[in-house]
Amino acid sequence: MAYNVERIAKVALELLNHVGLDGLTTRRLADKLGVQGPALYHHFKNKAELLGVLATEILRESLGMIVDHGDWKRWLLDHAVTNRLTLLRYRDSARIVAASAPTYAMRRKIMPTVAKPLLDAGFKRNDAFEAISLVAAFTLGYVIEEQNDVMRRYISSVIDVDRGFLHCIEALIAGIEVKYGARAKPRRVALRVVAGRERR
Amino acid sequence: MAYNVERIAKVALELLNHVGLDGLTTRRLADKLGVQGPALYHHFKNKAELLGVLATEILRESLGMIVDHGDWKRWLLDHAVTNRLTLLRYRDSARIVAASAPTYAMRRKIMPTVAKPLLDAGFKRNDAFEAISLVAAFTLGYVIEEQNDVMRRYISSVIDVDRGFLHCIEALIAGIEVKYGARAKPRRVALRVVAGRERR
DNA sequence: CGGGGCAACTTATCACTGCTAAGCCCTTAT
DNA sequence: ATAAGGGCTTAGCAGTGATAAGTTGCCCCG
Repeated sequence: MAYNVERIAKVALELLNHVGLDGLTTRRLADKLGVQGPALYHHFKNKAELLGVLATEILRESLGMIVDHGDWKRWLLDHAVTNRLTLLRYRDSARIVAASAPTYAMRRKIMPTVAKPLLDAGFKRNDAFEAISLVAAFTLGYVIEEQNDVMRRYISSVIDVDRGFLHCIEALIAGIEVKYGARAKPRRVALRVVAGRERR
Repeated sequence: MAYNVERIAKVALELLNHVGLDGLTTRRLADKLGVQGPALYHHFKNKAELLGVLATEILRESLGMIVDHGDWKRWLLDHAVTNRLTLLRYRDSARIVAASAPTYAMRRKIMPTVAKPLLDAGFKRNDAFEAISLVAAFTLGYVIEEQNDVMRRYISSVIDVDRGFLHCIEALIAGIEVKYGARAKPRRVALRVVAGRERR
């Protein structure tokens, strides 16, 4: 019944939202798949590998959703916001992503694709890499704390949290502009002036 | 033999560095304390509480180490760097801190003390809070990835990782200056000029 | 057409985990 | 002297991830 890895991952993510990471046991997942526990081990080497798949699945979701409008600041903002919202869709997702070892390796791999808007804006390879890592690390850390204490959801309104996140990201992007943006020389430029004006 | 919570936490942290978070079982810890497993439950309600104590213990270590020279940028930098270094002293520390629920509550509690340098520099309460959260969340996220894939330690040299972190923090602080620093009006000022010049 | 082979699954079982229940011992206070 | 209680022990449970060995059903190839 558990046709393939994709389907298993999908069901696992559903289950995750019901029972949380600590409740996500192999047996329960097998149950929901209409299958006996050990059957899962024909698809995954161990549970860590399963969680790894969940992590990449979660991250993948947010990847295709961001459009490049030619404005790297806007793009970076969208990137962070989308990332956070996707993470928030799944319970304990940040902890899962955090515990999945290949995160860094994967990120390095897909970096050329994901960093394109920054490279197009004239960022040097390494600067673009650092900038994206910066945003990613912050988002992960932020969402981890956000998902951790459930209290927070009841204490302060959601909007406040959202605004707090936005403020931070804005500060972060401003910093990136100051630190790296100065060195950036736009490639396909019709208006080199704009870049100059933006630097203030 | 397990005199008090403090001592237990200390031994637990030692053990942690030997066996990692996944290897840190109650029995192994009891063993190292010269005690039978269930004895621990006279000191802790459950394992989560134990890990919570470890988390605050780790964080506490880095708290007293930063000196306020009257320069909020320097202070914020030190804060981040020290935080990271302390975390790196213990295996899987970031994951432990990440999983310890009361992080946010605690942080809110000690905020007035910890944010003093920023407040003295003229930051508004909420801005200071956001700025520190920003730095903290980023540091946590960064160290999590750093501690995760062990590969990284062998692939790239430590110095590169250190530099990467520094770059990010610098960008971050620059962003904070642009976004919040402008609104900051130093209290005990001998040289309002400096603040003005720095804003450029 | 028939049988090898393989993938997907089952059953049985393992070592180990966090944790509880009940009882023992030694120190201290009354 | 005795009651009380903190700190521990022994015994044991339910649940976990994981392995080994066997069963089933399907497809491919002779």
